[in-house]
Amino acid sequence: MAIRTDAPTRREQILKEAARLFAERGFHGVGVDEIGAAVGISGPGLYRHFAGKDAMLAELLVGISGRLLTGAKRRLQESDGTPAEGVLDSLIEGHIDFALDDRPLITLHDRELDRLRDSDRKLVRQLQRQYVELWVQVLREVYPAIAEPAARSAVHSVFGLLNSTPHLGRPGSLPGRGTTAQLLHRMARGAFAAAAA
Amino acid sequence: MAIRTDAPTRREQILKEAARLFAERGFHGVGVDEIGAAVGISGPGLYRHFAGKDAMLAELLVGISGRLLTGAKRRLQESDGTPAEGVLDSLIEGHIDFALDDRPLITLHDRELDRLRDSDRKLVRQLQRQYVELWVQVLREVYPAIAEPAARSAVHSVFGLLNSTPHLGRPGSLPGRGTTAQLLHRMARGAFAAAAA
DNA sequence: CCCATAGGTTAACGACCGCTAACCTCCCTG
DNA sequence: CAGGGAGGTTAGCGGTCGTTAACCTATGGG
Repeated sequence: MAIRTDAPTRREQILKEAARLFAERGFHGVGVDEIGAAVGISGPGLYRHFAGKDAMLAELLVGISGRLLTGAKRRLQESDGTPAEGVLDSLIEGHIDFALDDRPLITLHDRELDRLRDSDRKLVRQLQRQYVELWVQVLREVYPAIAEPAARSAVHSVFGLLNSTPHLGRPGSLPGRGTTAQLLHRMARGAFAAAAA
Repeated sequence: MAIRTDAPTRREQILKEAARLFAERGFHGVGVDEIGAAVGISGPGLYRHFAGKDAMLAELLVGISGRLLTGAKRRLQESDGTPAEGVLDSLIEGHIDFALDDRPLITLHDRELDRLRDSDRKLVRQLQRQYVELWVQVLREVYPAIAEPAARSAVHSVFGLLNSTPHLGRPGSLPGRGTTAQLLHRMARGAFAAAAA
């Protein structure tokens, strides 16, 4: 995994602050002036970098869905041939990393989807659906007994479990990132096992 | 449990429609005219029943938190003396009923809290905290091995799991309410058991 | 029978918000 | 060294939104 070391571009700064503000107060609850102020420029200056407020949200949501999906696909390829249990663990691990490191994006991901233009919303939904189906496939390899509708429901529910990170108190009050990650991982596996019983 | 048979008051109609609209498009994304139209009157007519748009949201959120808490307290009393496992099952059952029957409220519950006046927000947060602590207490009776911070995290995560109902497809496409409820129940128990391991 | 009250209506005000226009200032390049 | 693009600025327009004001109508009790 290639780690970025160069400074973030202004565009990236804006996206990061916009994500935080949207998550905190909702898309309609944040004005462009506030987003600008968060990166040290004033409202209309944003339009040198984005076509509009909608475009920021669209880029955020498409970016999240895309990164989740490509990350999962990569994990699936890398663990080709290994037992399905390990693949499922890898998927869970990837999702937890994301949920712990990009909480604002996780929040936006299932909250502001309906604020998108039709075409963008369709794209995001398609990426999300592919991501879910990929999990469903792996889950049914580990637990062949579980029917497909139940598997899909179980996957959505486990996403709800893993995406609960924003409710687990501020990043400082947690018992430590590693401990929390392990707890979430165990719970996800336990929930899946129980779903198959 | 006393079942209402009389017709809903206009006030209740308004609250129900407002909840649905707020859940669909966000608090700031819905205008008072739309809420009025949803109950057959026009925008400003709402002010005969509520002090303002904020007051509707406040009543919704305080109502949800309060009903969840009192319901849990009642279940705790009714099952006094019975084994802790049964109490936990009863709590889970109550929360699932709520998540399946009042999806818009579940959505609002963790999404629009920050749009409240300070005093209302404090009240809601206090009710929520009591509800969580009640679960933590019961959970630690069932699994004495689990430490308190981990128990609290586990409870929040299971709420995330149970509150995933809005993502499980429209009420028609589900395999049936009872089946879904049982699946969620099993998964919650499985997640808790794994958290304690 | 009268009239107060509950529950509506439309018009309009003031604030805010997304966005554009017009302009300015570096800095890099031919 | 000219000049042009990149990236800012402020002013302001047009639309929307929450709320209030003023007015209307039915209805039920003294």
